[in-house]
Amino acid sequence: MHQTLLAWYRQQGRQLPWRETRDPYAIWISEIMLQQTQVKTVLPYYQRWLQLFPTVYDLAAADQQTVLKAWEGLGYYARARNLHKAAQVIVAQHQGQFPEQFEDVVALPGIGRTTAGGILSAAFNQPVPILDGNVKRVLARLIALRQPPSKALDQLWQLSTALVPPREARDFNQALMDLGATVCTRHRPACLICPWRSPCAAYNQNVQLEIPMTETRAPLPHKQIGVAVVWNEQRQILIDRRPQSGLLGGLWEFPGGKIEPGEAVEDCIRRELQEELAIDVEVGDRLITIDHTYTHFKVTLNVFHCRHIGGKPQPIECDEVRWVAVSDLEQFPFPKANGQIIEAIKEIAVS
DNA sequence: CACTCGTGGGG
DNA sequence: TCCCCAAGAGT
Repeated sequence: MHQTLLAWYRQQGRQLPWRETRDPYAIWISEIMLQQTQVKTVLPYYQRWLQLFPTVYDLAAADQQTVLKAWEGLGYYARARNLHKAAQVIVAQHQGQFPEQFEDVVALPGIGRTTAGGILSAAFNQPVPILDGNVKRVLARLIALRQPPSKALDQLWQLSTALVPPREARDFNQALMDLGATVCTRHRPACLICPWRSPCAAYNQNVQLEIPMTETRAPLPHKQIGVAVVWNEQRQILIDRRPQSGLLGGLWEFPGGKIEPGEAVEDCIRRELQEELAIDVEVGDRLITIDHTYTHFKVTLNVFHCRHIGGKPQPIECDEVRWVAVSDLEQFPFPKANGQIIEAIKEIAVS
């Protein structure tokens, strides 16, 4: 089993920048970026990150806003916050050396069982198993698993553990992920060129398209949001920094909130800015309307120009509030949906 | 342990 | 247009 896969990997495996190094720091960064994120998306972020933060010391010493700015657009921002925290732990508790004991690695924020296995096998060739989305699919098909992988995690972990070869774990784990990413794909798996076609139970029973089984999810709720681009007399705009925990934690945004049933957008904006920032505004023209989908809900951002009438902005439901010039907006990390607002503001500003 | 947490791409 | 999914972890 191993040798078949390893032989395939040596010929067909992907060449990826984090496979050119054995620096556990660089491999760690790649593993975190690759959580729930495709290789193509990660590549430019990975290169820029290592330019900005070449070592764990650079990362530990950076301020969080710089870290979040480097992560801007990648999503799941807790990954960046945890990466930053973990770097500080490695400097303070491990003398700047990435730990090599599994228990020490999984103890770092943002690193679970799969990521720990990925790092330790890739960086140190330790025979530890992994179980990411690719491996779940490959192994589920290998044994023709008749239930969703989430219901059989123990069994899949045992199988992954049993398969890792003692002396070639690095290549084997990478090969397993490549197989899932390029051959044993969700749609149109290329079974005819698969090195594991012969032992694959799903292929032999011709059920590879039905495995892994998926559980259905409820339809996403849709929220209407009122958003304010508040201008003051100096042609500055008001932005606020979201709390550390929760959605988009630590990122900046344009203030606003959920429109209550039957409420007009203008009323929502005036109410939210009073509740969250204790300021009075006059709501003007609509700037832009943005539809955006998050993992668990959809939003429509109804963005309106506003004029600041009175009250010094207070950080009541956020961590910080600032007035900033249009030209300075790009220095702050914003969520993707807010990026469209910034573009719209710039178009107004030049005209 | 079910839920939360982004974004881009494919069918 | 809409659903599903992609190198998961934290709570």
